[in-house]
Amino acid sequence: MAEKEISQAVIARLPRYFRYLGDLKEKGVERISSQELSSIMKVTASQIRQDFNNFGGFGQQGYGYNVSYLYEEISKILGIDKQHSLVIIGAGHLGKAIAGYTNFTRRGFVFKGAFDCNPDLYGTRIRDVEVRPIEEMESFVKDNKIEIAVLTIPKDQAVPMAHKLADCGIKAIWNFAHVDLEVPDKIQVENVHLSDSLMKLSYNINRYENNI
Amino acid sequence: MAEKEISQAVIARLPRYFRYLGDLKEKGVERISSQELSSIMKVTASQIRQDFNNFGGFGQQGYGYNVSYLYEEISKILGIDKQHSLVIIGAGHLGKAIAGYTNFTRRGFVFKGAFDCNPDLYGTRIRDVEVRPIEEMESFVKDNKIEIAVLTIPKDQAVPMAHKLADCGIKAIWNFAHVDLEVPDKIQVENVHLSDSLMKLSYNINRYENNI
DNA sequence: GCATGTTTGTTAATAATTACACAAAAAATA
DNA sequence: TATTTTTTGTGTAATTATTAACAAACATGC
Repeated sequence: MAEKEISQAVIARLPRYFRYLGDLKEKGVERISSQELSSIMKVTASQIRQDFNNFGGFGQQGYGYNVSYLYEEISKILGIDKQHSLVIIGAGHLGKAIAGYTNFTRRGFVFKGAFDCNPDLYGTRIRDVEVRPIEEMESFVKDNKIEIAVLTIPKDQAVPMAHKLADCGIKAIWNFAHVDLEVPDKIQVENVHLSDSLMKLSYNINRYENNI
Repeated sequence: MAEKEISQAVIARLPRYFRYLGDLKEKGVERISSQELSSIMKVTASQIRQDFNNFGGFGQQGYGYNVSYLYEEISKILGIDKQHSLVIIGAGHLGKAIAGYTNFTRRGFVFKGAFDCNPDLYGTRIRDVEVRPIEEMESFVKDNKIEIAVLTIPKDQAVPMAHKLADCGIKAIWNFAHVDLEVPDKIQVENVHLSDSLMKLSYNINRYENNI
């Protein structure tokens, strides 16, 4: 029954569709054609139809797509119709920024714990969650069956921490450290390498200036 | 003299090469073959050679690549051999996290100013930079010929702010707001949509669980 | 209820990306 | 110095991704 694998390029586009559909829904738009969505999102209508068709037909000929329905279906595909528990490892500014981002809560990501190795932070609170010593992480993750760990710690600490996380049954790591983690295949890793992103921007500044 | 355009897929890989080469350099490795680098980085040797060849030959048959030389060349390609001035718009946790990341300084990104609309923050300092009222942003950017603006503000404020930035001659926007900006082509935009990234992670958790 | 227009789902064509393969060049070795 | 080994640069093949095209399905209006 092996479903055909859907490329990560398609998956990477889904959150953007989801965002635009959410906006349309909020504006009270009931239906939309791939053509209209295409002109709003600046992608081809063909790509939109192909992308949605990877998951079965969500639209109807002569009508288009029902905004609410499509929105719900994409949320199911992305798995954000269910709740995901999450801990933040590294309670610095970046950790705090992420923990404090209330929109994640709205998408079902429930912030359950925060850990740091700096004793000054123990007992301080991020939203309504207490920062705990990093030593308590493993038992906490096991006891509370935490699914996602957000790694906002320096890169030299990130690699051993990823191994610890793997050992206590984490399902996924959202990695902000500037290093590639090596973990078993069953653990999903999503990297946010901010410096890579900034370097790409730098390249494009250069390119534009040299092409004038 | 139109140079052939290099695909963004290639550019997106350069920072990762740069990171690994930096590590090798630090370890005192002098030379490396595409084959060796391939096994460290888990990409094909062919792709490595193709990528580097987009910019001319950096290696030598029978020898491989000189680590230091290649490192320098990539830094030139990425434009991080020069300094780039940068302001942060939105002095919340995310803004502070980015401003405080000293590695950026090492790569030539010089943090020159921070702006916010919250009067409580005026005069407070992020590293050695004072947070100023957002009203002062336009003159500051013009007077100091700032190249890059980091947008760490809510999405409803991001769109008008991008227009203001465009008007005062910014070259690039590093956008952390969950919205797509519309600015003239001459302004380079690099998006970091954290919620998109988290949704992708959520999809992959789901996918793994349904495929067991 | 029929004709007309719209829009999807899907197949085909094109474009882009990645991997393969090997000659040519240099290094290492004998 | 001659020979063997290594390894790049690059042309070509294979794969993947994107765009175009169109028949089938439905909605709309008369």
